[in-house]
Amino acid sequence: MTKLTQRFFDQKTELVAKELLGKVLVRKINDKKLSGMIVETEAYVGPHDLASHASKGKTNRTHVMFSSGGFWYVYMIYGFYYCLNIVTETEDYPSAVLIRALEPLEGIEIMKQNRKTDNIINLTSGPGKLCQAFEITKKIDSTSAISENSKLYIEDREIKIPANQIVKAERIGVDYAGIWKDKLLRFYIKDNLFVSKK
DNA sequence: CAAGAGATCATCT
DNA sequence: GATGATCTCTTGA
Repeated sequence: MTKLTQRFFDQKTELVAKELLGKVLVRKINDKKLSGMIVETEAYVGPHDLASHASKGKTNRTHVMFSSGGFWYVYMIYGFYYCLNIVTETEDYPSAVLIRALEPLEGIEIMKQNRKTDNIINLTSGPGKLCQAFEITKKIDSTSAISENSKLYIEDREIKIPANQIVKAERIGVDYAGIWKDKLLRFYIKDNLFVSKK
């Protein structure tokens, strides 16, 4: 039950994306606690990755991707939803892992209220959904996942996902990215019910 | 079921 | 002024 540190996030983005499967995202809101096991991620691997927002260079929105590992990058998409990323690798090298889906563990009743549904499968099975369930907004953007008092962080609960249970696939919704749309930079746990797209 | 439209706004040209 | 690392609902077979 240890919190992941900067050393973990400073590793190569593709490796972090893979290793995050089975780790547990924890959210604290006052006395409430929410958590879920990460079951699906995507790697956005550098400035040359045309699917990455950082391929456009450093802007107000993306500057946090240029920091060292362990910061949150949260942005609004399509005017309705937020997406949650954790920044990886060294300073000045823009890269991050998009957290796409979780398997709910603790605080399920609160997630049901936040998502306005009783269907467990529909609580956190997508990047926009999990942000709504976990009350993640732009306020989280650029904050640290590894500081002492972080209200959003990732725990290692020693859940080991065997290599043959990890599926590699193309990333979702990046048709504009040329040859980069076909790279196998999405990772998910085989047969897990909470993965957003099979 | 699958496919398509619509919602709505921060960000960059 | 266009566009998107999404989701939900409606339509139609």
